Amino acid sequence: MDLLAPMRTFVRVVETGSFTAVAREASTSQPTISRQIAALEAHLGARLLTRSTRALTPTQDGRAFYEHARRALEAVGEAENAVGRRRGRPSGTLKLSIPVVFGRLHVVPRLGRFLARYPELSIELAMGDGFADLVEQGIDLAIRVGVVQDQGLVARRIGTVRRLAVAAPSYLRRRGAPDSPAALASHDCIAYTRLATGNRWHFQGRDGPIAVDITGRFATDSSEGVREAVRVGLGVALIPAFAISDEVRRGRVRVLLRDYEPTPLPLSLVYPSRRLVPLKVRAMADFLAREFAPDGPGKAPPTESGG
Amino acid sequence: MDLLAPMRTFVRVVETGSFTAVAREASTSQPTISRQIAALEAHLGARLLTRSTRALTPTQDGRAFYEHARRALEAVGEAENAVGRRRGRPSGTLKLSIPVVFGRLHVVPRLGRFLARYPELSIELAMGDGFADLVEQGIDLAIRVGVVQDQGLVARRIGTVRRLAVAAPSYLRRRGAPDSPAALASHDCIAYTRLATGNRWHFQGRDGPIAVDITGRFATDSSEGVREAVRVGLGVALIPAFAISDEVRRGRVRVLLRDYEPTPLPLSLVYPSRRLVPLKVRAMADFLAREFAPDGPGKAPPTESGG
DNA sequence: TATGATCCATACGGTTTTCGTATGAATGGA
DNA sequence: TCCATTCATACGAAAACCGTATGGATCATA
Repeated sequence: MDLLAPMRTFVRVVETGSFTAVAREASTSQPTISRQIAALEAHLGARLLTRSTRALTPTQDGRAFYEHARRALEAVGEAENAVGRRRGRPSGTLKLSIPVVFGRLHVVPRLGRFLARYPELSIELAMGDGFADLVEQGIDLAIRVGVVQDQGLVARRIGTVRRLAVAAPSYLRRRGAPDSPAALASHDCIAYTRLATGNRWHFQGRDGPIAVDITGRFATDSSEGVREAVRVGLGVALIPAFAISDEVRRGRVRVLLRDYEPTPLPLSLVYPSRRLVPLKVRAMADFLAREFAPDGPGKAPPTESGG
Repeated sequence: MDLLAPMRTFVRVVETGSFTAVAREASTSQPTISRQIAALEAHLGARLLTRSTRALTPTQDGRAFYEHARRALEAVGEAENAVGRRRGRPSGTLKLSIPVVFGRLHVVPRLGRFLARYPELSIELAMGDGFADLVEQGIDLAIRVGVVQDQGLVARRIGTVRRLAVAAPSYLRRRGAPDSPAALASHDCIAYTRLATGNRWHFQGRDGPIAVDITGRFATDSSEGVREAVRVGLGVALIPAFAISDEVRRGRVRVLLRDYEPTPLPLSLVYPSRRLVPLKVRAMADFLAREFAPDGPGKAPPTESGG
């Protein structure tokens, strides 16, 4: 029997919660949907949906099958897109995860162009800075700032993020400004806990690299949290230039240690490793790599060529 | 239209090179096969096969589609196996990669039991010691000795491999036996180039770990090569106990430095990371983990619990 | 509580599709 | 040169499919 049509139908039924709605969507009759689901259940030997007239709920089997079916349908779509008249025309839904601040400032504004170029592709956007659970959440592609250490993921470096050591005027009035990285040891430093480097800050001085073990009484796993903490004068922090330059321009925070450049962070594309990378992932990865290339199409590229 | 049947048919056609053969195999008529392929080509808008009456050759598109189709069919199969009457019954073909020596001695003898337990599953066995290209080769699951460092792969430790420092009597007559790891520096040491540790050998002595930088004039990426080199007296080597104990028992090689245990190597299962690990991979992984567990069903487990 | 609306399952008849047999064209080997 | 084999196509029968109509059940609302 044909499995694809019932599988497609089932996926939509789970997502809409209604046979009738799916029938309308597919320009067919409700009994057709009903029959497809029934045939699917008979074929699998399992009840997939709990019918209660007013509400359709997937059973435990139904939820499991839904996940597998989505995956299988995507694989079939990839096969169709691999050759012939649909070659190179990515379709389906791309689940993209981007850092909160960087994403808002630099990625989201560019997505319109991407969507226009690939009309058969949709984007489901997840914003977050964490490395964990990309696979678990079914993320197809992620942008991450910092060293990628996850096993099971492939990283492709697309640029470098400059950082600045910054503090608010109120903090500097109270505690003075450090005149060297070493002086940070006696300052309140705000740690961003997502970076592997943790409580050690690295700088490039004129005479080579400098590492400082910092201390402080405030740490957070949110990049926006770091910025807010700096703004209200909680301490000194290293913040990507793109995320803080506005505040600097307005005089709300000051740049410190101008002779010492904090070690730049890599900007990477991260995706689950597969033998056949889905077309849609490749399309988005290439798009982003080109957008953020040093001489790419972006007017004000936030990154600099890798170093 | 139904795509699955044509895709299945196409895969078999590529593999057998004949419409007629596939028709017999599927208990149907040759025109049915012919029509399915034609419909598939029409749907994709690409010619998949070059027909020359006596020989069917996949076109470039055909080869590409074949790869994608196999993947998609496997995903569909996984969906079917996830629920209902076929739940937990892995099917299809599992591509397994195992180390040459370890595999021959300890894995292959156990596969019969595995195949008996899962009658709908076939195994395609690749023997090799390298970490590279597991994804490229389409390996579903690999056993590896040593530290797994590949990005894009998930490693699951299932045991530990003891090693012995060994040399042939002929070599020992010529060069004497080292009385401590440090003495190895002035011996001909045979390096196994696949280990990340390279030219540094690690031992556990009574007073803690010892590391020795070794030198030598023979290195190889083949574990059998190391063993042969030892046998013919080329030098001293660290060899897994399971691979050399026979030779030791027959007196063909001698164990050195009995007071210093070479640091054991991890024995790991390695597979590409995915959200939904295929049932067949899970089945094999669990089987192997149980077989090689310290108190597992194997009569003479070659491994010891992790340390 | 009663009524109406909505939703899913099932029966039925007509249409479409599918499939196997028979046949033709082409190629490679004897 | 002839024969055997292979894939493509035509045709008629059989099967599958689909939409309409209908029934049973539940929830919202009066």
